[in-house]
Amino acid sequence: MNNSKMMLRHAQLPKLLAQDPFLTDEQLAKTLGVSIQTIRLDRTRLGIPEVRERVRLMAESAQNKLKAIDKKDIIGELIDLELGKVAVSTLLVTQDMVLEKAGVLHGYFMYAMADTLSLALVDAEHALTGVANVKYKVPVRAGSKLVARAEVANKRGPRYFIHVFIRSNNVEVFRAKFTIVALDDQVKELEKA
Amino acid sequence: MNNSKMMLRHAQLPKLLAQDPFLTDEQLAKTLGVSIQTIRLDRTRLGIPEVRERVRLMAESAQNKLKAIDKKDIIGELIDLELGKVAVSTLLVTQDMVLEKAGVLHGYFMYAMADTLSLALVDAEHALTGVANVKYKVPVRAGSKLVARAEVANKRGPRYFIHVFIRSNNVEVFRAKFTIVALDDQVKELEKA
DNA sequence: TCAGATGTTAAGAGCTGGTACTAAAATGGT
DNA sequence: ACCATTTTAGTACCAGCTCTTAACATCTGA
Repeated sequence: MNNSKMMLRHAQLPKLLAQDPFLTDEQLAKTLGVSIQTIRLDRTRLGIPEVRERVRLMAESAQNKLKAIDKKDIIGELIDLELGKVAVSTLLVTQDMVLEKAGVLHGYFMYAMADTLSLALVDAEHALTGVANVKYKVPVRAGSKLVARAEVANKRGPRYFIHVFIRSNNVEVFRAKFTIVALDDQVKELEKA
Repeated sequence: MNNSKMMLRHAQLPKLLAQDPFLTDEQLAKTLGVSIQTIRLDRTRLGIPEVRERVRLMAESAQNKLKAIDKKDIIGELIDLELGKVAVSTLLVTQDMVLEKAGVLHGYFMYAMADTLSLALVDAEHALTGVANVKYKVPVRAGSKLVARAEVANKRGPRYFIHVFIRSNNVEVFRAKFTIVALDDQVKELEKA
């Protein structure tokens, strides 16, 4: 018995928990047809934490992830920034960013990466995206490491014209032009307009 | 004592938990200088669930949120869809979608709404965004209800030219043109290209 | 001023979902 | 047939609760 049954369980357990991380040892024991103690042994052998720990970790990471996506900053990691001139960020494409059907990175992640990088580039308290021109050149798959480079091409008054290029393995996969409007103290005017 | 102290606590408790939802009754009791029992009473009075429940809810909603953002579907709610012709979706702008500084909806939410709606519109197994032209017309604040309408303007071979308009209170706040490429069975060809 | 309402704290039993440990059975390979 | 591994059972213990009962403390209105 040592091999087949146990190895099967050790393959199934992670799958079950991937489907539903909220399963208790008791529920797992029932569905796998073994005792609770066996499940506990399996968990320690596989380094899988208890339910409450799993849920806590999900809640924590989710909190961070959502913050990263929603709230303020850069999608990706800001590597270099010269305000008003050039900015560089990177992003590792994970499984949960790709379209289920095609296995290809969802376009708006690249858009968001480029958009937030452009906003970071603008040397102003507040800034908003005005216009964007986007071209997707090559589909990107999970595991790719993207490098985005944004440059201020021109500036007229509060308007910044920014070019962004995203590369994967030195191949250009995306390019965009943004017009970003800086709102220093004229915030209210422009927002009303 | 019934008013001032209790009301103060009842104001502070939710704030503390908003800052850190992982606090136990014991920790709350210490920081508020009352007994654990008082905290428990306060929680029931305010309808606040216990730590483990709070964490579980966070983990669940986060799972859903991330699914909604990451995975497949529409950003917003799909209201109407005539494949290859026209599609309509709505999105309620919540606090956690706005830029912290300006209180204005982050541009890429509208982009993502428009992009995913366009993809839904295309009558094909697989589809990818090729080109996008985007214009942000009016800043949007939390609480607004957005309505996006996407129309196929033209179609040449596998290429769909789609116009998207987003309105808030019947005011156009965003417009975009997308070129979506449908990948029926030529998926591999195009991805290699 | 004092009875009754409201708020606070304490104590005890019970629950869930575990950990950690020990020891007895079941099973498998050789 | 034997021995190592695996499985199961049982016990003691823990955190972080719920629910109930009860003793006080404090405030408020008549």
